[in-house]
Amino acid sequence: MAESAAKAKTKRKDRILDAAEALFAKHGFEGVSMRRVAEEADVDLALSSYHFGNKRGLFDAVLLRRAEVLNETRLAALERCKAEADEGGPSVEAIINAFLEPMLAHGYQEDEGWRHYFELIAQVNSSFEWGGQLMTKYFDPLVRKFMDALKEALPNADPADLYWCYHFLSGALTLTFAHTGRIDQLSEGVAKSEDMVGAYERMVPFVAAGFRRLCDK
Amino acid sequence: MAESAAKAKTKRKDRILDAAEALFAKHGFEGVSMRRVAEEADVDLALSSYHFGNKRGLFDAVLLRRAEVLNETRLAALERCKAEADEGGPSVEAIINAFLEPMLAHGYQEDEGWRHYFELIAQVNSSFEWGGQLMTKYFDPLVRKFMDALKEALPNADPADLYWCYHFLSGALTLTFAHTGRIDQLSEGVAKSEDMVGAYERMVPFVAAGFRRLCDK
DNA sequence: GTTGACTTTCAACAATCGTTGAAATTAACT
DNA sequence: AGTTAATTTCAACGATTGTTGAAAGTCAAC
Repeated sequence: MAESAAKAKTKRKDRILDAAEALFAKHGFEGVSMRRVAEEADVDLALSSYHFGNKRGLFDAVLLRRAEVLNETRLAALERCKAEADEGGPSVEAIINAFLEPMLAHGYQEDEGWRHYFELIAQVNSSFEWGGQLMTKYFDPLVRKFMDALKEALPNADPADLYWCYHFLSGALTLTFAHTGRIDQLSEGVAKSEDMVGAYERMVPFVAAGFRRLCDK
Repeated sequence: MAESAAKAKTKRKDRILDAAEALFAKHGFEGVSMRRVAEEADVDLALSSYHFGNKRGLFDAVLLRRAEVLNETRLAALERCKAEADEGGPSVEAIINAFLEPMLAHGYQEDEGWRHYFELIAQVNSSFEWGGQLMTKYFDPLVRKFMDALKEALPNADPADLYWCYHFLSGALTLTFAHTGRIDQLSEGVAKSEDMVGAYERMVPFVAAGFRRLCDK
């Protein structure tokens, strides 16, 4: 009763997105069938096709839903760090922080939806067939604004160095949020992949130091 | 004629591995059918199952084949950098270099097999269902030796910091070799994903600076 | 040249896949 | 209450999936 009431509370369309998000995150696009999504969402098989056209449309809708939210939050964080900066502009550390901190802000610890989403993004980012196109489409317009801020913070940087540094950041970031559990096994429990706050607090100085080494001339 | 002669030169079992490697790299495990592999390898459908048991066995064989080679080359590079070091032991930069340089050494520019392999590894590394298990199985025994060397180079480091730093390195590394083309689009051609030498030359100081910032106390 | 082990082919299995047209139900609005 | 539009269900389509048993072929050793 409690479960079916909870399921009935949210609309079917959102239930489909939630179920697809979780399943795509775990098994990838091709590893999930429309029937499995429908089953998990407690919905008829044909309904996903009705709402999203086809499987690919469903996949895109899953990606887009939280991309819009994350982009807005990141933009606000960037504006805020600019406003709080001295006349010299925000530091590299502050800019990196504005990029990373919003990923933890969305109730990450409680909301498993966001966790699934970041796991999915990690897969998409390093996927040959989607990494270039989809990440560019959904995230790079905003990333460019962060790159502009970094160019001001590191005015003597070679642009190619800056882009490579962002690429390294992107790889470190998405793998960390992929939650594969590898670091738990490698470190034998010394470092825990669930400790996203610890990862975040280390990633900011790690990445900023890399930017400075290559781009602070 | 020339093509079929070239195909006939290599044994069928290797042709299957090559074809599977290329296809898995592009479309992932679930995105490739046994029929597509057989077609690409110019081989009967049932032959892959005969040699490797089933689809999963084929996947594992693809991963294992070059993992053994890469692990040996990396181990040799680590030993060499230890031998060439002062009495204080090798620097962080030298150790990172010994980890990265072998990925370029295997005729990377010419041999598309290695390119496909690294694209596949990138996907596996950030995949939820395989990242933890398979990467640990195939690579972490050797990674531990690199971690030991890093502990000597950074004797005052907190172990948890060290493991997180390696995790960031792993993410940056695999995304770079994933070859998704995203950096080309983001940078509008200023940075090129084909330029693996340029990426390597930047990644060593970037990562080493991060290690030093967090672990050099 | 006959044996025996290994390799390759062929044909087919049951299961699952994404998609869709038509019917049934619900919602919205006058 | 009556009409229209949006949503949901049902049933089924043809195509593709991984796997396998049995037959055919290949090769080396004696």
